[in-house]
Amino acid sequence: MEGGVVYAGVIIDQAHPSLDRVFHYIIPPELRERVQVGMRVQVPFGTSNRMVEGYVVRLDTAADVPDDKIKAIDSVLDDYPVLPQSMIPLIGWMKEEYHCLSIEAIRCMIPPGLRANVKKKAQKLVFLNDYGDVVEERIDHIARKSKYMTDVLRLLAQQDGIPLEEVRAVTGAPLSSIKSLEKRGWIRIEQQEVYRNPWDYEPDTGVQPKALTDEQRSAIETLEAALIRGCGKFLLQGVTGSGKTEVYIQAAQKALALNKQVIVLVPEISLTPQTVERFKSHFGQRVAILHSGLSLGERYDEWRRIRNQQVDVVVGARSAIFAPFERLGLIIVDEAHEDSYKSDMQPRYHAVGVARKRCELEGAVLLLGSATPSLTDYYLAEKGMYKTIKMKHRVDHRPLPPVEIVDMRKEIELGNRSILSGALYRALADVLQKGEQAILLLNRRGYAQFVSCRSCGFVVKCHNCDISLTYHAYDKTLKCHYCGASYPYPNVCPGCGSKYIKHFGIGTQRAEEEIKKLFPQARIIRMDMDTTSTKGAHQRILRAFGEGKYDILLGTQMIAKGLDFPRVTLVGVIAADTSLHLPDYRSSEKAFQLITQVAGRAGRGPRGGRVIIQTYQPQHYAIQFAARHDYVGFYSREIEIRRQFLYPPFSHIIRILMMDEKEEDLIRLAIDTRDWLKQRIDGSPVLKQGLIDVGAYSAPLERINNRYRWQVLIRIRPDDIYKQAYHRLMDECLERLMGVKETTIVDFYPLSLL
DNA sequence: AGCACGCCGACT
DNA sequence: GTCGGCGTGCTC
Repeated sequence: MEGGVVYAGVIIDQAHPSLDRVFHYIIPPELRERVQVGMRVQVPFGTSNRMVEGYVVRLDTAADVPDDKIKAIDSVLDDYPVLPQSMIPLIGWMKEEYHCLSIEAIRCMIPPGLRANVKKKAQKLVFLNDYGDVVEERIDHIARKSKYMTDVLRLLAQQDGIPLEEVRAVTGAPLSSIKSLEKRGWIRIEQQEVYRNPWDYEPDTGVQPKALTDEQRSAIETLEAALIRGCGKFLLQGVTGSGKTEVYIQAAQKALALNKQVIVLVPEISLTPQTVERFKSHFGQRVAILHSGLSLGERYDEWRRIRNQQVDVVVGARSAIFAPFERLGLIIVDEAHEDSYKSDMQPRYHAVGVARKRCELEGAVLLLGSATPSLTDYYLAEKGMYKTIKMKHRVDHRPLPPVEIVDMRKEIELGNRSILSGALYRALADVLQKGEQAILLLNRRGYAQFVSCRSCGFVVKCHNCDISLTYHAYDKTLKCHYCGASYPYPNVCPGCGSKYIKHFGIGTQRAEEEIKKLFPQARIIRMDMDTTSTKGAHQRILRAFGEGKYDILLGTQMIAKGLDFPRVTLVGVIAADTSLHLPDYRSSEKAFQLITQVAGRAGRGPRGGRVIIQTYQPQHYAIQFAARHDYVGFYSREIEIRRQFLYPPFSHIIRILMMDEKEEDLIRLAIDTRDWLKQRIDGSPVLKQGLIDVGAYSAPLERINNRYRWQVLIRIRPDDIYKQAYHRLMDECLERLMGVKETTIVDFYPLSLL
């Protein structure tokens, strides 16, 4: 530590707006050598000097408050900084960008296990000190006196070196018995740092380097040059099947060769097992996998391996962006357009935004990969914020599959009331006959089965949420999609008493039944919320399908992502337009992405493939461009619409979502807030200049879990000056709303306005 | 978020 | 005259 530095600036580990600032503490002389920025400390806080945890974010030679107010750090909690130096500036940036508290940003960066006192899984292992007959003698010696001690010895005689907790759990022995054995010198309890290994690393199988396409080679060269320079932001737009994963892996290898570290973000580990698998087999022990299935302890172990710089590659979902690397060289975001990179909890950060900032701060290269980049990212690339790398061809020169659009209105005219059009039926029959495989996508969103009365048109809705209930065939119940409530199937219409009440629409279950009826010989596996609720179900289903145990994979959007099954020659989209109707400015973009992505699952093997899209709006541009695999065409059309109606990226939306059980109160509050905002905006030239419009509306999903939902939407011009000004306004606005019973969520980058 | 201080009602 | 309600305000 520098001479003269005696003050530490500390962020207190208590999430409250009024504590969201740096508190200065004196570093007592005996700690001067130890305290470093990024460390966790224990400090006295408040009038009663109760001990709280805090994080040292700066070291100073002077403090901004009089010395007599300043207390001393009590103790240092770790022997190394839990936050790398390089990530300290990220705290302030997140606070500003996502309007969160500093401590909330810090909590993103450390594993929950650290705070929750899931102390270092410095596991306590119990060992025998002597073996063989001696143990038997001792057991005999105490057998009559102490049942517990005998049991413990017997257990250890069978297997030595068992975790203390396990010994206690198995034998039921109290700690005192075990301690007593230790006192007698018969056993010993050792602290051992055990890394639980959540992924049992298979040895590096030495995957033979594949022959690269010209496009891949040139992409890797570009990236390598950037890695050497230590900066650069790239948008890798590669059609489905162009071999983006290979580029990721090779680029990562280049980074490693430069002694730099790599973060790889994937949308959802369980949905992209194949990508993860490839990283694992390439980087073996040097890779850490972070996924939601890890226990608190396992997560902590992996974090510690990373923090100790024992790994060089981290593959994980959103939160892996905070991996505590010190030599970060490259961040890869796979399927960068996915919404799952946006956190739905406080702080509502976007992992791609954080990635961009980390790269700037730490001299790393950013690589966003997607076949269908988000409109905003592509727009930024056009403006020069990203360098675009295009990969237009599939590996092995396989063509993109031809896409056929089927007009379902005509099918109905022809008297076909089945969920399969004639074309899709014939194609499926063909696939089955040839022994190939098919993927069928049923976009369930907004299309789940609802129950309605044929006499009066009454639709059965959830009592809590005002949302149509979904029929579940397997237990004959009605369930609410949003709050999970379950209702019995009504025999008569609650509205008019008629018994002509029935479920309509198609869920995956009904679709499965119907297809089974049409193709009794087909082996169908379903993948949706119901069949993937258990742990590891995703992988089981995908592996079984990949091994050819099934002919047809039928599922919801979760099957659209990076799957690579060479034997799939047919992809069918049963209802392409269901998401087009959602009252959201991004519904076209989402529909285009979904169709393009799922279409890309076809024809990845030598047998080629085809895609059939069923729709009620065959003329819709999102569907038309998706059918032609024409991203740029779609982009040009959609970006003009955004420009015309001033939607992002031509505006910045701030969403204030309010929820309350009492509707009148809520409406009053929303309108009151809007009026207050209007008044404040009128009084300030900057705010006024930046404003596009502000309004209070009932949210499209009007009620969830018995709480009504209203939102105040502010649209402003997308310049930083205005953004900053409006952030300050939101500070005030939130302060004003404090203490009001209603729940309010402020989102500065809402991806959806539902 | 906690915790103390502080100023009003029903109890020993 | 004291115990205790939770409103207000501060925390290096």
